[in-house]
Amino acid sequence: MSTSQRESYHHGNLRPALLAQARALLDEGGPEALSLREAARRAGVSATATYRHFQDKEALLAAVAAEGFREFAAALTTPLRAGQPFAAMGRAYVEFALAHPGLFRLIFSPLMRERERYPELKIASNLAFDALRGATALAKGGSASDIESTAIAAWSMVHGLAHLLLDGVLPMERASQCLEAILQTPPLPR
Amino acid sequence: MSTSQRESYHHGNLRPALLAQARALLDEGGPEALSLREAARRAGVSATATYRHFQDKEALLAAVAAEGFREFAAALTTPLRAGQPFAAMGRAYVEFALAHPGLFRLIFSPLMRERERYPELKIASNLAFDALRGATALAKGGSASDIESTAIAAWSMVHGLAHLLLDGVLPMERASQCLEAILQTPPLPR
DNA sequence: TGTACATCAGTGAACGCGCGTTCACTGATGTAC
DNA sequence: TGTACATCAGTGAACGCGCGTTCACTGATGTAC
Repeated sequence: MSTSQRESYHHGNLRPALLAQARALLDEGGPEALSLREAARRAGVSATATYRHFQDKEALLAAVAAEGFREFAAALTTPLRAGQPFAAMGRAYVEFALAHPGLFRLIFSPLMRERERYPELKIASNLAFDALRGATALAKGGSASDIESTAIAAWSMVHGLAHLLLDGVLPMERASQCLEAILQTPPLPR
Repeated sequence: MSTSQRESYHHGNLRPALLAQARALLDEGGPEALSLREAARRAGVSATATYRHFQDKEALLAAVAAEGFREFAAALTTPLRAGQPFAAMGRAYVEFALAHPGLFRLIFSPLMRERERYPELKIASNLAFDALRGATALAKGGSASDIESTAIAAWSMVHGLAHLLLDGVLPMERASQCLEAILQTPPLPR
């Protein structure tokens, strides 16, 4: 696209515009479909303009992921702040994943391994993880290591269900049924 | 590579050789690193020779995934056949994922959505899923729907932990600690 | 046992594609005087 | 208030890359007589 569709040579808001288009791509085709060039194209800007705002593609991904984690954290804490029980957080977790498959996949992609190099991403992800831990502590009490164990178990469970549904292993039609099942069932017979 | 490194013009064993090389690529760089051309190159054959044995790239992936599911099913049932308790299956699940990250990622990739088009894949995946369900029924008893709920909960939990570890969200050093934690903790405080 | 020939399993050149990134550049903005 | 100029945010052409796939082909195999 040329400058003609814009009032001025300068975009004025390119960084947020690129993030928004990147998210749109993510929604449409998942992380694989997210390319620098296509995001720029959709923002009405040359591919190289991108480099004014992000060091490279990975930096753009990291920024999108950070945004995603912030929204994820917000979605997780909303039900608790409304006084709902602990299980509501698990429900929110899975529902967020199903509502934003591309974003969910991105935030839990190998990009996470690079989080030390992206402070914004690290902070945002900790926001979400701390919410999980904190809510578990509140709901369970007990020793710190008990809390940690429980948090990991609950986290693993909702995270696994989200993936099984997103990957089409468990059929989407049974999503809410499966969700309620895991929220009420002690997983391991003993 | 030319024919020179082979005794004869015909490879003789190309299909299995391609599968093996595809798996090697999977081990080295995950599903993203798996390309038709590179697998052929490593098998010492032109890229096009591949099409004698697989309709297209997806068919090759499906064949690798089917192989993966068969091994996965075997890994899951081994401890049970040795008389070990139910939790041993969960341990085997996570350990398989950590031992074969690329393969695990492939078998639980969006490819699964296409399983109806690949009978071999469908059969192999059912082998693994039936093992999970069957073991739960044995360990738990109760009504069919209770069993189903428990199976899904346990499955989700080990599956989620595997992903959290593979994606670097939970640190690998704590893998066994986390694993034992989920195998012993009822995840949802109630 | 030898030979003709259909069939099968390879080859190698070529196509078009979209990607991330670099480069030298130009148009717009805003600040100092 | 007007102007010079540094700075900033864009452009567009180009690079090299590896990919999946198609095409017309050739060398090897095995079977019928």
